[in-house]
Amino acid sequence: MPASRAKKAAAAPRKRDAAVTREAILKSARRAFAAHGYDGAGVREIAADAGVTAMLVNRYFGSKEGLFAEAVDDAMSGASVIRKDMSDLASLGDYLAAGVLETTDPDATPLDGSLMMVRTGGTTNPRVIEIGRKQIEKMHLKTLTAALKGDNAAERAALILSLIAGVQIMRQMIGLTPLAKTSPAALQKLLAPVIQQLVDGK
Amino acid sequence: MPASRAKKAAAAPRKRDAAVTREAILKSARRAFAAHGYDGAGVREIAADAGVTAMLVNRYFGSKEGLFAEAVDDAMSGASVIRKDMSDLASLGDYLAAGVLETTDPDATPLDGSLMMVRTGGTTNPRVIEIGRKQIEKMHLKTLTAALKGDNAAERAALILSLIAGVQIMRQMIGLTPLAKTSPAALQKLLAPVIQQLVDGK
DNA sequence: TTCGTATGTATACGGTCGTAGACATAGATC
DNA sequence: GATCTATGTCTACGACCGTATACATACGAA
Repeated sequence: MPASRAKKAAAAPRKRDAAVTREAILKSARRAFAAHGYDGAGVREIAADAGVTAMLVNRYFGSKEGLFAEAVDDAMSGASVIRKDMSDLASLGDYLAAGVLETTDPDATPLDGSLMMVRTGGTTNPRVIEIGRKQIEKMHLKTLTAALKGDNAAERAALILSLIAGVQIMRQMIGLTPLAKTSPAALQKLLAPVIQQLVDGK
Repeated sequence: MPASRAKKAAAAPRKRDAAVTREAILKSARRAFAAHGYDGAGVREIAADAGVTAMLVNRYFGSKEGLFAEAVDDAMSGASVIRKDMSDLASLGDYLAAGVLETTDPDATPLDGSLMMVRTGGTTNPRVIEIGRKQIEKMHLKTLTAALKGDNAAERAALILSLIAGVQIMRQMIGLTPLAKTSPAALQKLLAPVIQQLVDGK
């Protein structure tokens, strides 16, 4: 058997199924963008992880920006920081605090949109930031604002999201010691009343 | 007058003063890193803004990472989110809230370290994140923790920094509508009691 | 005045990036 | 079974990145 014959052995040559391939790229993109941000994730890396060539990404999504837009939409609509019955305002602080402190290993979970949300700020490309901002406002901010009672609901909701984003950045991306080393349960006890204060509006 | 004679006209050919040049590069680096993050800022851009060649940056600072380390140190030690008499705990929430909502135009101000702090999370390079994390812990976290009374001072301080970072990201980098469009004074009224709650430790 | 050295520049190398264009082939259609 | 098209790959281009090497020159000491 001549060596030039076997392409690389191993992996089966991939079935030609557009829907399946598209979904694989999207899933790979969600993980990559969440883990490394828009600038940090390369289309070659995303494609390889999905088992395809980089050019297929562009064929399906037009460009890296197009892929990002779909990935963010997919991640945020599939599951949100805000996903329970919002009517129970009394326990919302505790619930959201628990959600923030979930480990959310980006390589394992389907990934709720919050890490993606956070990663949006990492780039400088204005169009990319715009994509992220609009999705955050449409999915998270709108839902949370609608649930809150009292004055300045939108501003309080925005502050809640800011707090969530800040904790995630400091804990998961930067690894700030008191957040990274303390148990989620202990942190939750400290974080929950702070969020609750914003929920109640003083 | 032959055209080949005048290099580019305009700018004087720069005095040869190592200290001045070094400082100019550092200042330019602070602005660039704060505005575009570590990955987003290029050494050519930083050098050009300081009026020198890219290679001078490496001559003075060894590498881009070395420059970043010095820039972060410079920005955070020069002025900090924490800069007033910390003994007045009763007004600390209001004071910090006001500080966060300062416009801090990165192209104009000497730049306190908070935007730099935030931008640190934007990269994926572990050594760069480490540089930022250590500086945050040494400058901001340590000072703030020392000022707080009661249990879990370090964790509460970390949450305060997280909230500050989150608000800055959402407001200045992402431009989340309720934060970007609302007046600083109004936001301060909402934000101050939240921070104060973490200062007081419930 | 001479000359050594600190200061700054010019050029280029190897690498990665996003993506354009030409080519290959599996699988449905007749 | 022949053919057509969607699906996927290969190669390469141009632009940027950080930085190493080689060169030019202003300044201070002799």
